[in-house]
Amino acid sequence: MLMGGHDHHLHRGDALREAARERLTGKGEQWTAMRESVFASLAGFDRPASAYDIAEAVSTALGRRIAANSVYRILDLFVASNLAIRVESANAYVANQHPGCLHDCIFLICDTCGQAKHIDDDALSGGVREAASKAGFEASRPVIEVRGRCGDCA
Amino acid sequence: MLMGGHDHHLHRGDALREAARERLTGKGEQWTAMRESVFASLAGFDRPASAYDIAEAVSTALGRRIAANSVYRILDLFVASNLAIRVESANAYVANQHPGCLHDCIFLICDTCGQAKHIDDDALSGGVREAASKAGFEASRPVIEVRGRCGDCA
DNA sequence: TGGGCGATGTGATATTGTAACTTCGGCACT
DNA sequence: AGTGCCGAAGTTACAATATCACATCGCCCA
Repeated sequence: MLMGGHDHHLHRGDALREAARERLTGKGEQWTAMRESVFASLAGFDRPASAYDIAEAVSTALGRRIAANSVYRILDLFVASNLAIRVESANAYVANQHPGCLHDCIFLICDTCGQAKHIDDDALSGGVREAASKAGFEASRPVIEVRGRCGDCA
Repeated sequence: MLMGGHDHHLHRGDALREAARERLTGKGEQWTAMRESVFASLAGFDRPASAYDIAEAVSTALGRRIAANSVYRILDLFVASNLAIRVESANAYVANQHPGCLHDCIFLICDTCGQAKHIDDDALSGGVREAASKAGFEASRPVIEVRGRCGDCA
C-alpha cells in the first residue's frame, strides 16, 4: 500500500480514528459521537462513498434515521480539516489515511469495480500547482484524478 | 490565450463550429440542427455551463422547450467525440477549442468568478498517466483541474 | 436560571443525472 | 407510393446529489 518511499503516518482502524480525532480536536473542533460514526462509516468503505451511502450506513449502525444533510455538514468539516477527501469525478468521499499530512493527492478510480487507489506524488502535484501559478492563478485545491481500469479488473 | 508554444487548431466562432462539424461528421455522426444549437450555446458561454444552463439557452434561442436530457445525450456525444470536455469539479461542460487534437487538458477554475482557463501541458498530463501506469492502472481519462482564484479576482 | 452557541434534527426544495418509451424523419428496398 | 428500418429527438418519470431554513438539544457559563 505504501507508495514512493512515503511511509509516514499511515493509519488503519482504531489508529486511524484516533488520528482523525486528534486532528479535529487539535483544530478546536469537537469530536462528537455523530462525527465518529460518520468517520467510522466512511473509513469502513473500501471505495469512495457518497454522502447518501454514508447516511444509510450510519443509520443502520445507530438504529435511527440520519439525514443526508447532516452527513454533508460533517463531510464538509472533514474535508476542510483534511480528514476526508472529495473525489470530484465520483461525487463521493474517501477517508484520508494520514490526516496529519497535507498532500495534493492523486486518485486512480476504476470504472469497472469502483475502487479508488490513492497515490501521492509531490513532484506531479507540485508541477500542477506551478503550471497554475505560471498562468497567474492562485491554486487552492488541485483535483487530480484518473479514471480507468485497475490492475485487478484489467 | 495560447499556452506553451502550442498554437495548432485553435478556433473561434464560426471556424470553431465548422471544425466541430467536421470532427463529428468525420466520425460518422450527424451534425444536426439540434447538435449545432447545443454546440453554439455551449461555445457561447464564457465559463463552464451545466446541461441545464445549456437547455435553457437553447430553449430561448429556438423558442421552444428543450429538455435537459436531450442536452445530456448530445453532450455525452460531444464528450465522446472530443468536441466538449466535462469539468468534473463543476458538474459542467466547456467547448473544446481545438476538437481535432487529443489532449489531457488541465482546467483552472476560479472559485470567485466561475471562469475556467484551459491549459495544455503534455509533460504534466503524461506524468500523471505514467504514475497511474506504474501503479498498475490503465488510465483512460485523466481529470486534472485546479480550483482557486484567477488573476482577475486576486 | 437563563442566554449564547455549536451540533444535530427535520422538512422542504434545488440541482444534477438516468431510464424507458414514444414519435419523428430520412433512407433503402420493393 | 408503400413499407420497414434506424438514428435523432421528444416526453415523462424518476433517481441521485446537494443546499437551505428553521427548530431543537445539550452544554458552558455569566
